[in-house]
Amino acid sequence: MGSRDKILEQAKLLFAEKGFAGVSMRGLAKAVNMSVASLYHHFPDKNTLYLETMRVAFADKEQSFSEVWQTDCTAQEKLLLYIKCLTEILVQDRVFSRLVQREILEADQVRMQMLGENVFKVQFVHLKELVQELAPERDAHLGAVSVLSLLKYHVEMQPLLKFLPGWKAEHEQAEVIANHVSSILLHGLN
Amino acid sequence: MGSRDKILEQAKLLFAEKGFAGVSMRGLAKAVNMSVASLYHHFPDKNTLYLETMRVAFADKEQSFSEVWQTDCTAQEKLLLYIKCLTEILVQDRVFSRLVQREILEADQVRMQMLGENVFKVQFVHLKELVQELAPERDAHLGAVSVLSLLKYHVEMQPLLKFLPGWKAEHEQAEVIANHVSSILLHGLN
DNA sequence: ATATAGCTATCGAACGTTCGTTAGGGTGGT
DNA sequence: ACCACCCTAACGAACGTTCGATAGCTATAT
Repeated sequence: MGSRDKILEQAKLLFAEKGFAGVSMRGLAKAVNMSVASLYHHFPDKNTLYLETMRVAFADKEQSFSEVWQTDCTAQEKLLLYIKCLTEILVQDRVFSRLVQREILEADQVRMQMLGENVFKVQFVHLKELVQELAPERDAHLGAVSVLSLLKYHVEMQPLLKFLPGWKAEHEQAEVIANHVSSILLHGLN
Repeated sequence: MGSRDKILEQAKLLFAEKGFAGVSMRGLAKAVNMSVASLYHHFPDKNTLYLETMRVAFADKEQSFSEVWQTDCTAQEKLLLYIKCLTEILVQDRVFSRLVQREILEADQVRMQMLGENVFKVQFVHLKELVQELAPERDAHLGAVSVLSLLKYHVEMQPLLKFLPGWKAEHEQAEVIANHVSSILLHGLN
């Protein structure tokens, strides 16, 4: 793996952990065993490095879902498949999960638009079509957001949930979460 | 309003917007029209100021929900009431909403424990009892998280949702969100 | 009544450190 | 000879924090 890739890999880790302002070029340099000046050989400045880190991180995931949407099955089966797929990605790759979380919190208008168009748009449109088919009388937009909400939050809240009464280790397993969310979405709480 | 309160008020705004590392004591001093040294007269250091800011911000909200739990009505009515109440708070007070979002992302173990025990615990236990009553066969813990997920995420995702196809202004209204989430939780998508 | 002492709130200036960034010089392969 | 790559050393700016001084406000002593 080339130096550039090594830098991007560590940058992804650090930015996910501490955010843009919390990461210093010196800290990153130490993490990849290079001098600061070498970082600037590969990237013109910190901001560009950050954007490139995000671009690569999101591009990595871009195609994980295409097979889900291409599967030939009923809308309901497809929804359950998507839930399972996204849950697994979020639970397994916590660095990516935190990057998304951070970007939604901190991104400016331009980056948010990039995030929307390049990362979420395709999935979101597919999800809306699914909701439309499953529940024609419902607002598809709100429905699609609800699906994402349930998945993303069950994972993101985990650091906090540990300190709430009744927490069990199984609540962090992808399959448990996926099954629960699927059930809620199909039948509601009752 | 005393200087101390003015500092805490601005600190809340800035920390919500930029996070701990993104806020400088000089920037805060300028925002409250004081010298940096004056900040240090009221708070021993930046970290203490941050913790105190959080403590006050959360204490402000602590009792907004007590009346919901004390209302005398069926479990289902109480759930709908709670959904309406929390949605309104999240939509109306975006600064607070961002503070929670940030804290869940960035807090260390100690702060997370504080957040869990002093802020979420009471609500969470009530919510679990509600789920227990409404859906005895369901895992109450997962059920309670799902309620929080839907509410919090519909609000937090708004900056991103603007850039996704099919967005409408009404999707940001507290009542629309509350009704949608209530419906999903009671009946599922179908 | 007035002088003295102490306390609180504020300030400008400076401390040492870390920040992002750059200049300039050294390698090794082509 | 050139170019991609890496280094040490340094720049000015911004950072968190501290120092010593100055006002204003009691409260007590004379």
